[in-house]
Amino acid sequence: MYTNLIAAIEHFIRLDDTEKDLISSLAVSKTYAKGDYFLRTGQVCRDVGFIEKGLVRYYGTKDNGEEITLHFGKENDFTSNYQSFLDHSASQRSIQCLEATEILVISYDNLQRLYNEVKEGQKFGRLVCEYLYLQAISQIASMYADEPEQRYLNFVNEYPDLQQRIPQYYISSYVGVKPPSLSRIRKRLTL
Amino acid sequence: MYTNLIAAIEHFIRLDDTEKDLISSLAVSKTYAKGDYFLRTGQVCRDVGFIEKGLVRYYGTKDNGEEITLHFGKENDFTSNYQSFLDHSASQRSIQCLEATEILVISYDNLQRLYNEVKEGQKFGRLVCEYLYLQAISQIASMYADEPEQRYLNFVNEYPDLQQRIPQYYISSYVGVKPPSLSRIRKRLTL
DNA sequence: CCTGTTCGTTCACCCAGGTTAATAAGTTAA
DNA sequence: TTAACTTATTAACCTGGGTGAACGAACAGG
Repeated sequence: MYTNLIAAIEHFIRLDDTEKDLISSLAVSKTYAKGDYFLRTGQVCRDVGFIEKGLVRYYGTKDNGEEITLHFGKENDFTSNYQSFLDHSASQRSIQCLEATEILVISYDNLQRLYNEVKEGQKFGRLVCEYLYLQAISQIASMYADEPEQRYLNFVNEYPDLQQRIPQYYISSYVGVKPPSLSRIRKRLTL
Repeated sequence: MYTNLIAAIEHFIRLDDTEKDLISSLAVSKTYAKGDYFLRTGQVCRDVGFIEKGLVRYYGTKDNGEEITLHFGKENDFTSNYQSFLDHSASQRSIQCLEATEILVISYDNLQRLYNEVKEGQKFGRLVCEYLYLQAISQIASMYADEPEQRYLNFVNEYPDLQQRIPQYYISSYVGVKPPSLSRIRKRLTL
């Protein structure tokens, strides 16, 4: 029984015991080493992952080869490329493990079973989408309104422990600046 | 019969004639003068609008009073503050008409009727949310990856006619720069 | 213990956008 | 027509991030 996964879903909808058993049967636990990929650019994203332990980064690559970290996923987060997952298109994003990571993998077909066989399954799908959308909207507002310094503070606030766990240049990419600039920002903040 | 609205919904789901009649009965046409507000900061967004004619801008206001245009809505676009609409929270965004505008207004309760009384109504709700989400994701990627110059070109490409219809400073705000900077960008591009 | 690698910081220089203000063109109102 | 207002452009100066390179600390492997 994957209790953390169940709890995460119950954050959106109610589940009875039968449904909890069903959901546990739909997920498969997989282990990834540091540096392994949950999803690579060009692949079709055929699963949604629930991170039991560890850390991933979700990133895209610019034409010039520069990698842009758009998101981090940590314990009890879901991770996937929703676009590729929905329409079976080739993913333009990669999801890489930054630590030894354990992920509960739910295939597209099994997620459809969850949607259809759990009473509030369809509602779960809608609520997750709404949640992702509102999160995206908030990220857009931050890109428009916040200076890099504020965006760094937002990051520290949103991911308090990640600062210790990942290289600085992933943070600078997420904040939207280059490493030397993040250094300057951090220096300004400590003075 | 609001045929443009029907056509827009049929972009997502199939409708039979009874459902088309129902939907037309759920919408109310309202007329707005240039400068009028469809939604003001602080209000709860209780409607979703379908723009039959005219143009709106969707914007937020920074702490320092600066307005940031996050989106434009034109003919055959839906407009709303989804967050405020969903959870009945006070809107942090405003939606203002930039021209004389006709909007088909659908109330929250009537949208629930559409969801529940149209066969694929729930699916429509989910598909619209997915559409909005993917659109938001693409805007985020552009903020990270594109220089202002490219973002201006994206704007021109996305809204070919709007350049003539709205003041430059709304465009510069949408692009994420100040008016003098957009002037410089435009000058660079014509040379 | 040494060596190579990785990673964060720092320096010097450059450049694009911000800021402020002046100007000019276009628009509206009287 | 004139006056007042709005809007886009331009200029001068400032600032913060980008770039390329050097340095040093931490760490891993031999």
